[in-house]
Amino acid sequence: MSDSPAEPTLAEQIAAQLRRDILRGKLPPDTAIKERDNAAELGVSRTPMREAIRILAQEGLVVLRPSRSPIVARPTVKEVHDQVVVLLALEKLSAQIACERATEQDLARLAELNEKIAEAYDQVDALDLFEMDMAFHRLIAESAHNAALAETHHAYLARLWRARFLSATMRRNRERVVSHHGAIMEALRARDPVAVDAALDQHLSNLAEDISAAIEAENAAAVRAGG
Amino acid sequence: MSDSPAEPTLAEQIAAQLRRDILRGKLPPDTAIKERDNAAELGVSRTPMREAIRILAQEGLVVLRPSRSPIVARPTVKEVHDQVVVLLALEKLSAQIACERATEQDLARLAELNEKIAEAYDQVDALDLFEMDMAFHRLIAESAHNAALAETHHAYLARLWRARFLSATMRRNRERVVSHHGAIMEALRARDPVAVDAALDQHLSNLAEDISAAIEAENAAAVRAGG
DNA sequence: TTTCCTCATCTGGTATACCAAAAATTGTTG
DNA sequence: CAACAATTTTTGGTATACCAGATGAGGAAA
Repeated sequence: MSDSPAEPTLAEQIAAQLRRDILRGKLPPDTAIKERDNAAELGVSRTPMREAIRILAQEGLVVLRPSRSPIVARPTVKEVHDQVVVLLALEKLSAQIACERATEQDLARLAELNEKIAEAYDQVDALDLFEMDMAFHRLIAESAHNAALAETHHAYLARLWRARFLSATMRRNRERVVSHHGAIMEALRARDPVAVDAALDQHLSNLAEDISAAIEAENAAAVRAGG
Repeated sequence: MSDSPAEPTLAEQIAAQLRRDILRGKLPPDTAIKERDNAAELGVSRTPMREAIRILAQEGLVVLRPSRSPIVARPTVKEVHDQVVVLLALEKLSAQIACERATEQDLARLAELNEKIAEAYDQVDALDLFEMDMAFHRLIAESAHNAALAETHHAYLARLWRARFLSATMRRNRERVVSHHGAIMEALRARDPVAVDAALDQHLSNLAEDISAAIEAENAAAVRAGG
C-alpha cells in the first residue's frame, strides 16, 4: 500500500489530482469520471487514467458500475457512520496496544505534535489544522507498531477525509480538540489503557454526529440543486 | 470491492487463478510473478495480468518492488500475528454490534451453519470444514449490518486464508472448534456482549499461536530447501 | 398514443507496441 | 585479481487500436 516516494507514477499523480478534486468538492458526488474523456482532457492515455480510477475506487471515493461510467461516490449517512465506528475501534485498539508498545520516541513525537497543535490552533487555517489533527491520530496508530493495524487505520482515515473535513468546518470550538488531545496524550504517557479508551471515546464520540449532520446538509443541498 | 457476480473479467479470473495457486502452495513464497512471462504462459496480454497482480498486491498476497518482478509474499510471523490481532478485534466488534443489531434471520442462518458444521466436522475433509468455518465467521461479521466492518473483516479473513489453513491442518482437535462455535452462538442468541467477547477470545486465542507455529515451520522448511 | 424492436453510440476490456529506467552482466583496466 | 565502467537485458509504464456488450434513442407497427 506504500508508494515509492521517489517519483510517483503518472497513474498515481492522476489519482492524487482526482482525489484532491473530489475531497475539495470540485468533483461533487455523482459526477461521472469517463476514463476516455477525462484522459483526453488531461492529455494522457486511458491506461494510467484507468489505473487511477481503480485506486480511487479502492479507496471508496468513486464507485464502479458495470457498463457505466464510474461516478464520484455519494456516501450515505449510514455508510459514513459505519466507517466512523470502525475507525474508532481501530484507533482504540491501536491506543490499547500502544500503552504497552509505544516507545519513548513515539511519545515524544506525539507530544511534539500536540504542542504544535496547541500553539497553532487559533492561528492557522482550518485545513492546516486538520492535517495536523490527522497526523496526530496517525501517530497513535503507528505507536502500536502493528503494520496491518496502522495501514487499515490510515485507509479509514483517508476514506473519511472529506467527511471529517466537512465536520471540522462546521465545528468552531477548536479548543475542545486541543484539550482532548492533551487528555489522550497524558493517558498514553501514563500507559493507562482505561484512561486512553475513555479519552478516545470522549474525543471521537461527537465526530459521528458532526459528520452525520454535515453529510445530511450536503445531501440536502444537492437535492435542492436538483442533483 | 464487490465484483460483478455475472461474468468475472479476465483480470479477475487470472487473479483468482493465481490466488488459488498461491494459497494452495503451488506458488510458494518468493516466487517471481513476471507479468510478461506469466501473461504469455497463460495466453493473455500483459494488461489483464498487470491488473490481476495489482489485485493480489492489494490483498497482500504478492509484494510489488520497484523495478523488480513482483514476488509471492512471505509474511513474517510478526506480520501474520499482527493481522490476527486486527482480525480478532474486528470480529469482536462485529459480535458486540451484532448483539444489538442481529436479526432473527441472522441468528437462524448462524445456527443452521453451526448445526451443519457440528454434523460434518468428523466426516468432511479439512478444506471443506475450513470453508464452513470461514463462512461462520463471515456470518458473524455480517450480522453487525455494518458494510465497512464486514468488508474489512472479510479482507483480513481472506488475507489470512493460507495461514489459517496451515494452522488448521496441524490442529487435530476439531471438536473444540465445534464447541467454541456453540458457545459463540449461544452468547449471540442471548445477545450478551460480555459472553460473546469471552467466547471469541476463547476461540481465537490459540489461533495466533497455531498460525505462528505453522508459519515458522514453513519458513524453516524453505530455509532447509535453500530458499 | 403506446409499445416494441432495431441500430447507432458509448462503455469498459483486451491486445499490442514502444519507451525509459534500472538491474545484471560482461569486458576492460588498474 | 579486483574494481570499475559500459553494454545488454529485463522491468514497469504508457500510448494506441480493436472488440464485444450494454445503453439508450428513435422509428415503426399495433
